[in-house]
Order: sequence, then C-alpha cells, then structure tokens
Amino acid sequence: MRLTTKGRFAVTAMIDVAMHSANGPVTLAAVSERQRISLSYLEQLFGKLRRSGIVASVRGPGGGYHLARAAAQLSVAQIIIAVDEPIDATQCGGLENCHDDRRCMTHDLWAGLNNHIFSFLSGVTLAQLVAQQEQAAVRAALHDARPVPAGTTPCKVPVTAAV
Amino acid sequence: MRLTTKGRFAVTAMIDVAMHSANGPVTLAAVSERQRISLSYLEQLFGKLRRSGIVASVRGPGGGYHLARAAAQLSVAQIIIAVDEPIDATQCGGLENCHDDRRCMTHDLWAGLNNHIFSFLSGVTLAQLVAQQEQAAVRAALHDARPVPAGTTPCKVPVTAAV
DNA sequence: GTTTAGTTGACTAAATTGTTCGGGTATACA
DNA sequence: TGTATACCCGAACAATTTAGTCAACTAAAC
Repeated sequence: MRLTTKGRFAVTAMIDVAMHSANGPVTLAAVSERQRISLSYLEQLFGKLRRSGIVASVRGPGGGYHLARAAAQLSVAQIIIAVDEPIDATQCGGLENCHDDRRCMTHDLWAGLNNHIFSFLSGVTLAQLVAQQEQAAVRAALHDARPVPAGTTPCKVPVTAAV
Repeated sequence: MRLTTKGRFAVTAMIDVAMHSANGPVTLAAVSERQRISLSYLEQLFGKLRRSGIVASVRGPGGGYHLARAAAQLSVAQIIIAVDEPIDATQCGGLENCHDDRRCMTHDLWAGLNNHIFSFLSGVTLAQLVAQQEQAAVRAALHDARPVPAGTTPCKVPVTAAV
C-alpha cells in the first residue's frame, strides 16, 4: 500500500464522478476542468480503474465513465491499489537468499502495517467521502451567505503541520 | 502523510537501533550491514531523524546513534514525517485563486484522510514493533529447531496480493 | 458522415529514490 | 600527539516515478 499523490488524484476524480453521475456518464473532460487534473493523466488513471472493474465506460457522444458498483461498495483502498503499482517486495521477493532472519524483518513488519492501513482504507467508502463532501458544500454555501470574518480566507485548510 | 519505501527504510533502521542499543550507541555501519541499506542513505535519513529530535548521536570511537526518547514514546508517524518531505499543498497552497469551491475539495478530503492515517500511525509505537519483531525471532528459533515441512520456505511472507 | 468521447501508445520534463564519492569534524585511546 | 573511529555534509549520479503532452485510433449517437 503506497500512498502518493497519484492515488489522491484517483480518489478525487472518483468522488467527482460519483457526485456528477446522476444524469448519465461523466466525461473526463468535465472532471479535468472541475478538478484541474490534466485530461491525459485522467485517461491513464481511468484506464487502470476500468481494467480493475471500478468504473465502466460508455463510448460515443453522451458517453463517459460511471461507477461499476454502488459508491457504498467502493473503498478508497480499491481505488488506490488500482492506480498505484504494487510496491515490489524489493529484496527477498521469493527469489533467493532469505535465510538471514534479519532481512525478513522488513517484510514481516510492513506486511503487518500494510494490512492495518489497507483494512483501514478498505473501511472508507466512496459514498462516505461523497457525503462528507456534500456537507462541506452546504457549509460553504452557508458561509458565503454571511459576511466572511476578517482574517479568514475561504480555503484555509488546516494543513496540520504538513502531515 | 506520504507512505513510501523511504519511510519504511527509516522505520526499519529505527527498529534495528532500538533492538541493539542495549550496550551503547549503535553505529550506522552495523545497521547498514544488518539491514542491507546503503550507509550514505542511512546517514541522510538519520541526519533528519536527529534534527527532528528522534535520535541522538555520539561522535568518536564507540559512538553511534541511540533513541532520544523511550521506544514506547516514539511513533511510526513521527519517524515517517521526519524523513519524508512534507507533501506540498500542490494547487492552492495559500497562494491565490482558491475561490472556486471545487478546488478545495481535494484539500478538505485529504486533510481528513491524512488525519485518519496519521492518528493511526501515531498509535503504533516503536516499542510495539520491537516486541512484535522479537516474538518473530523466537518463533523463527523454534521453527529452526524442528524439521521444516516440505513445500514451505523459511521466509514465506504472506504478501497479501501486493497491498 | 460527422462529431463525440473513450482507447492506446509513445514521448517528455520534473521530481524522487537510492547510491557512490570525497571530503570534513569530534572524540576515545595509545 | 597521533590515529582510528564514527558522525557530519554536500555534490553528483542512474533509475524510477510522476504528471503531462501529442497523435492516432475505435465505437457510437445523431
């Protein structure tokens, strides 16, 4: 389980698709414009998502992508694994000299941590993220209706010390 | 919170230091040899770990590194954050055009997920990993004492489908 | 048949990863 | 006082990954 910006792009795009798929398939051009992700990069990502059975495509005019399953059935872990190449076992990937117990330390260790993180992200569904996002949109709308307090910018995300 | 092999190297090295610091500081040369990580790479990583107050160094003969705090007080999250450059806010990093509410979606979203993963990895301490590793060593010793069943290799890590 | 939009592949600049090299400086010890 | 040990530092480097561009192709709607 790697966790890079690539997976984040994919999840962001998937949320966009989920939020706009009420009236038919969503084109990548629309996602690209809304989320400011390059169209060709999206094409690469959605190629993988499609081959992983996470989205389905409709070709031709009026076409686009839609979720292959219900948003509640799609987890963040599935999306990330679909686009992020699996991290290779690096040293002792079944090949040869793994008799030295020290070298296995890394693998045991990260297999365990991987499982933890994986099961955590498996529990986060696309539906949850969409709901969270829609609540944020409502808050933003209410916020716009009232005067903005001095010293606060609209997009002040609490970056939490560059976590 | 990024999650790459760099952070894994750091955590692996930290476990090694924790497990061998009973009799004085641990040299990076020893860690390098045991964990098969290049010495200069370790120097880079431990430079950051030291500047983050996670380890302390002793110079001169007999010197090396030791934990700056008790292993139970050091979390995986701290280690990873020390060595992994903070992921930049990419698009609207406080700079300018963030009035479009769509663009903030990414940030809100990942701030939330980051917090989840961060708090999870904050709960995993170095002491836990060391204990887990020592149990594994005991199991390996017992395993060596008995004949290995046919078809099982000593280092058969359950890779769990390249998570 | 023309337009729309997915599909594929090659190619690129930039960043990251992990390593190698080549020098320093502080300290224990003879 | 020398010398070996080990931390410290920075530059340079190949390999990989990231993110994006370009160009050609195919399926389907109208």
